[in-house]
Amino acid sequence: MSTPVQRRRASINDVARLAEVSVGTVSNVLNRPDRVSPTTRERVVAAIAELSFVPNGSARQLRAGTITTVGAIVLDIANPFFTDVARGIEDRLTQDDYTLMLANSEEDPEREQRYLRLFEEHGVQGVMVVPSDERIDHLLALRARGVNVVLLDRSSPLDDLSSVAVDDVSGGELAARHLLEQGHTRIAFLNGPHAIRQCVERHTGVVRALEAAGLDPAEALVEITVPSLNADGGEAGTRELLASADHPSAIFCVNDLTALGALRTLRHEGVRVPDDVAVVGYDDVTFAAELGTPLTSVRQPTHALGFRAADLLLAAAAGAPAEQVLFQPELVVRASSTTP
Amino acid sequence: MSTPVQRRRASINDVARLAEVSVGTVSNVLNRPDRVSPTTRERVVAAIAELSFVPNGSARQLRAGTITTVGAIVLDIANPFFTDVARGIEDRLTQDDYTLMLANSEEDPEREQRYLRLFEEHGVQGVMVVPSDERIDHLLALRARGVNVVLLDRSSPLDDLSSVAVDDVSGGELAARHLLEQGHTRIAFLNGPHAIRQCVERHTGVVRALEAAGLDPAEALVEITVPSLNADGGEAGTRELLASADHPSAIFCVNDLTALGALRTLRHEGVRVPDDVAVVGYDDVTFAAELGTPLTSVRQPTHALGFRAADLLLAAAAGAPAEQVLFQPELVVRASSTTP
DNA sequence: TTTCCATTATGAACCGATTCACCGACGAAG
DNA sequence: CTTCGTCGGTGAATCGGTTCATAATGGAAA
Repeated sequence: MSTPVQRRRASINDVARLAEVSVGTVSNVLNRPDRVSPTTRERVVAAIAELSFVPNGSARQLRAGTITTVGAIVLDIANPFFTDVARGIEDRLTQDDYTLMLANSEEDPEREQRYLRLFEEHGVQGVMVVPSDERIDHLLALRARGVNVVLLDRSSPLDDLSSVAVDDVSGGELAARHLLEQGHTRIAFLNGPHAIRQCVERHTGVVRALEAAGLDPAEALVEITVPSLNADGGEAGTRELLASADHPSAIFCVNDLTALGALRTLRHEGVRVPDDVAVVGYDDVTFAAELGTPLTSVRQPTHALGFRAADLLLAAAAGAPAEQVLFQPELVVRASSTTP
Repeated sequence: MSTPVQRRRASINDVARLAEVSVGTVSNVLNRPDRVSPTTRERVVAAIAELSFVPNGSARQLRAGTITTVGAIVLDIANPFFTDVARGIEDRLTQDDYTLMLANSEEDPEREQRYLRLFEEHGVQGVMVVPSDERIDHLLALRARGVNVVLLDRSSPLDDLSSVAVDDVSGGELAARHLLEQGHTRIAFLNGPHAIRQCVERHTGVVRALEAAGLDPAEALVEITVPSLNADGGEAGTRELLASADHPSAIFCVNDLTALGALRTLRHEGVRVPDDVAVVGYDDVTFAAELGTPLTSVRQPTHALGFRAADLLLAAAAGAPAEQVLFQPELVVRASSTTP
């Protein structure tokens, strides 16, 4: 029924022998078919089919050096924000017939390193990375070794290192200002660890909004660090918050998955949204508008983020200078935060 | 500020020269450190650091053959179902220090082929694939060439080909039977193209439930093929459905993203759920319970699916025989389908 | 008929690692 | 004093492609 497993993969030598030509000719059929006469070409093509020969990528790359694969490392592949970014990347790469290897660091610097090394060993053209902590030395070292690097969702501190990011300070500010305008005077912020730059910057934005309103952040801001940037983290954070009798009347969540967990927990605990507590999320994922209480959220141009990053990477490969792109987020107001 | 780009990546020869040893010794330091005297080892390690040498993976693999990377191809990386599966895969692979390359076929057989070829050229240990259409010949051929293959979310027709799947016939039946029990006598099925096996099988399940209830599927079932298996597809399908005056009072959606689009459209059109129309989804993604109208859905053991698939792949690499695993889905009833 | 050029094919060198047969030195045993 | 085993290290062969200098062939031009 099924074909037996071959003893050994067919090599270009086997093809050459079967087609009774030299290995050079087989290679030419593969890479420069026009330099081979039609009759020989046919013989070689037949032999290739006969042996179901697939060229060994390692050997090819070892000799030729070039490759059309790039890598991307994101913090959490289960987060719609990152998958949308990945789609943007793929859409750009497809135009140039590049392929993407996607990896997931789970916010773990060690995993990030491991994948970077894997990519480098496989000789990728370049990598797009959402750094999982503050440090980017290893990325600079990587680049020094000839691998193109583009920072993803994180602005570059260096002029000659490309980056594509969204203004997270502004995003945090938009969210907090909105809550203040709704009459809230104290805000809870379910944030991720400060090792992650985005979290720090959104925090900065929140503080800025509070100060602009004449409030003292030490008083008006309750920051809770969630154990993970997803629904379970949001649930844990919200429980911690509700444990305190004197909790704020507004919650700003570092992303929509966290907000999802918050909404779930509030509902279970009988806290009404937005009547008792207002909630604002971040990312404006697909389902944000369809929730029991439609979620106010900070929208980011996810697809464009990925698309542009891939763009910069391909440009860098072609010798173009580095560039720092910064997109602006926008607030989408829905029921979860508006006073009834 | 930043280190300049090196002319050329350092090779094992450069290291050997700098450390004044032979290349064989450097290789030993890398792979069998105990066979090298401490003093020489130190010299070599210093040289490696000095040149920031990273071994060329292509060369290594070309010579050594072995590799600890596997590939996975899913239909849509933006679908939470597949990202959960991917997490399951990663969790299993991490145990054995394998790494995952993830790719996205977008239900396009050509893209699937492209990634399979990429994986094969890079000499992966094996691949896990959610086939994007009915045919699996190319996967059998791939396996015949020595690449381990595990079918993902699709049961194998061959005894000696591993697969991990969920019983989709049963899932479709569960959903349809539930709707019939709620008193509906005609059901709309927003399904994907029949090229995708899961869609065919869920359809079979629906038909089976209808027949068991003594209904004629030709009468009681209105199947609409959505243009894409996501929220936009669900919206399009629902609009098509509403265009007919005499539409069924129940909609079964082939996945939760489609259901999300359906709920959105029904709301926009002023159709009440479940009062006017009942809706059932498939996958039970995280947000299903939190929607405006909590969504009844067929739950699948996503994480286990991926975990087990990776398990079988690693087992196959170790010489274990093929195995077909079939999980059973379960229906989670919520407000979107229960008569008020 | 000879010369010359274009076309097509050849085969060896090379990419950068791993692996293994072999060698030199040194200490222990006979 | 020889013999032998061990340890540490060497360097050439090898993996499977690409590339390029070179050769063979044949037809057109002189």
